[in-house]
Amino acid sequence: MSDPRKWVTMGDVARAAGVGKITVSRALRTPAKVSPDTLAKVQKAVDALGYVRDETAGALSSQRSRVVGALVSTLDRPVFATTIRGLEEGLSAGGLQLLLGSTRYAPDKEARMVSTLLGRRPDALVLTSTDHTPQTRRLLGNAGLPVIELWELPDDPIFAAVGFSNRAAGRDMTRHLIGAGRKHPVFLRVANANDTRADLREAGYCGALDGLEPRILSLPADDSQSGPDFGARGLAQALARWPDTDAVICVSDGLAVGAWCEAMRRGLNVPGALAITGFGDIDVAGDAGLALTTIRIDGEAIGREAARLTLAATAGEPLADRIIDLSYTLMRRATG
Amino acid sequence: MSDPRKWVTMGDVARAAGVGKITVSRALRTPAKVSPDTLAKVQKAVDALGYVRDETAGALSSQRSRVVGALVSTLDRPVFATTIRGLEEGLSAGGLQLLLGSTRYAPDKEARMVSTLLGRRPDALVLTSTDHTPQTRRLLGNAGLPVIELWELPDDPIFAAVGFSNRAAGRDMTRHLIGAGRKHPVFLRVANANDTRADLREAGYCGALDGLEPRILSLPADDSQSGPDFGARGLAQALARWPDTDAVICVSDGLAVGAWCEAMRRGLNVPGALAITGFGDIDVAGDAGLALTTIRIDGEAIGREAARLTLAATAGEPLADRIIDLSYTLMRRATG
DNA sequence: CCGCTTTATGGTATCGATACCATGCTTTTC
DNA sequence: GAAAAGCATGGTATCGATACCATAAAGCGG
Repeated sequence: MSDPRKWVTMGDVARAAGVGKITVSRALRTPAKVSPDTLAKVQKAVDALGYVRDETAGALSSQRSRVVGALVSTLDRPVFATTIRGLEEGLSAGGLQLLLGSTRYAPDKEARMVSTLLGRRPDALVLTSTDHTPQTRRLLGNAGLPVIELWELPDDPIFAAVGFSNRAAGRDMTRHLIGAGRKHPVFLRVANANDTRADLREAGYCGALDGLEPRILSLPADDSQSGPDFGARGLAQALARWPDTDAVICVSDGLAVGAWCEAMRRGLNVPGALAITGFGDIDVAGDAGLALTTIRIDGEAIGREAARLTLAATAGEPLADRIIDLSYTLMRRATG
Repeated sequence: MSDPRKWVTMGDVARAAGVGKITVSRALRTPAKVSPDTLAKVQKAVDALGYVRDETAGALSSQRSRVVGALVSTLDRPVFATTIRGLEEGLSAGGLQLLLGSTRYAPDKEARMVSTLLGRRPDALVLTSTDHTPQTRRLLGNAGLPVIELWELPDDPIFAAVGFSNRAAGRDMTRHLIGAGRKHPVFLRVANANDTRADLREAGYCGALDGLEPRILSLPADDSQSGPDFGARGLAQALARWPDTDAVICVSDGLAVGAWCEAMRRGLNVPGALAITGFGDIDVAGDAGLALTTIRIDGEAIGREAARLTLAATAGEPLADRIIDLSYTLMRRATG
């Protein structure tokens, strides 16, 4: 970089190929509109010079950046990572690129990041979050571009949304356990002020209790601890507080793994004496792993679907649905 | 987007503030060079109009995009996700943005993705991979920008590298087990043609055997299977082939989890009869979880360090070191 | 009070691609 | 056979910010 080598420009290619530079532009962008003859000449010149089109210049003049901004709450959780993977693959197949930012569950950071992303004039925005600050909403409104919200489904999406209902998932899991004869299910979570998804799962749990006593154990958030740490500690506290606990509904698989291990250490019979369930279906939850009963959420499918919507929207196609519910699957395995 | 609302431009802000647009540019980019008076006027106009600077235009004229392209092999593995997190946070603190692409371990896709990323004229490139196709090398060479390679440390980095030695890690883990009295350690991996990291760990294993019989079980890759699936199947095959196996060195924690679970199902005494180790130290491997003996790699630190190097390089500072070895830690826990 | 530097600001050209319009040429149609 | 339509190509203006140079005013030492 101390040697700011000049990039080869379209003009250079045009000269080498003996055509106008607009023809080069067309040859690369819309090859169908150029005769096979010229196309070959241009292609040869491109290869010879090692030309790579400057998309920033293209974005400026065409007012289409071919970039999609994505904002995730966190990259820690594997489910988000798989969503990003599905999104990235879907978009790159359609010639779009992914510009990534993360908010770490901080609403003020969200507004700042949205602003930063908008600075790149993206063709669309993907947000893995549903509740936004008024400032964020104002920014998004002014920008007037397609915004795809992921994971939780809002009643009134800004533009479109892909996901499932966390409340319904929490409710179904709770009903499943009660239906299996559990009398004292505990809901175990981490107290993260801005994790609406956890709030909704909790609400689903509460709504399904059907007269049973609500037992919610919410551990104070702490960045230095991992899911299993919280899960192990949470189970210990739950048993201390409610000795007759016979089921633990963990807000995530990470917690469930910790709870399961703690139960093993205590010699508890799972699922005989204690059922343990998670959310997410991370890979260690599978049958070859801990065989954890959990709610499976297909993060990759959410990402792919978001990519599909984005491509359609940027191509100007009308949307069939503004809300796409991909639902979830209750994976009944060995722990409950 | 059917309503392509006009973006507010710097000219609009300048008019509203009653100054020249160049002054607006300075007020936003280098506030120190503008009088407090004008700064306030500009700030007010920016807020009133909801102005967001067009970075694509800025990139074109300044020839600095403030974007860093990153290419990862896969986003599946949690360790990469934490690296990306560290990188993203470090870069955004320095005013740089992350443009993400993934290769899925396919070298031809790597070359294509590098080309796509270069089209955005990034200020630097971060590659979570060390071996590149000649085509990729040519592209990178022509571009002449800082390239940071992550994870494995090459002998001769293109520009700079941050990581650790996978070979040494494989060697140390093997030595640890042999030192603890294991006589028949098996190396368990997935046969992925382009996963050099696995190859190097395997090489480390071979180098440390010190006369013991090398026992390598390489399962055919299969996208539909998860780490634990391979681990469980692998352990079963290893025991069938070499009944006297007393240790399994898994190439990743995911495999180790599956092997551990399979061992439990078979009622094997771990670590008494069988030691099981992994690589990566994912969160379920911790003490509150499976308490897996593993090699801890601080992915987030690698990302942060890469961000630091990138910021220094784009600021034109000379590099103190071209190779930064962050090493790893052997986490001796309950399984070996 | 004069030249000198420093500070704050503005004007204009420029980055590299694409939009838009124009041009010749060939092909189709009644 | 003339008008209309289609095709391949090129010229020029333009997108929105910043680099570079110029200018005016203020500070300052002798």
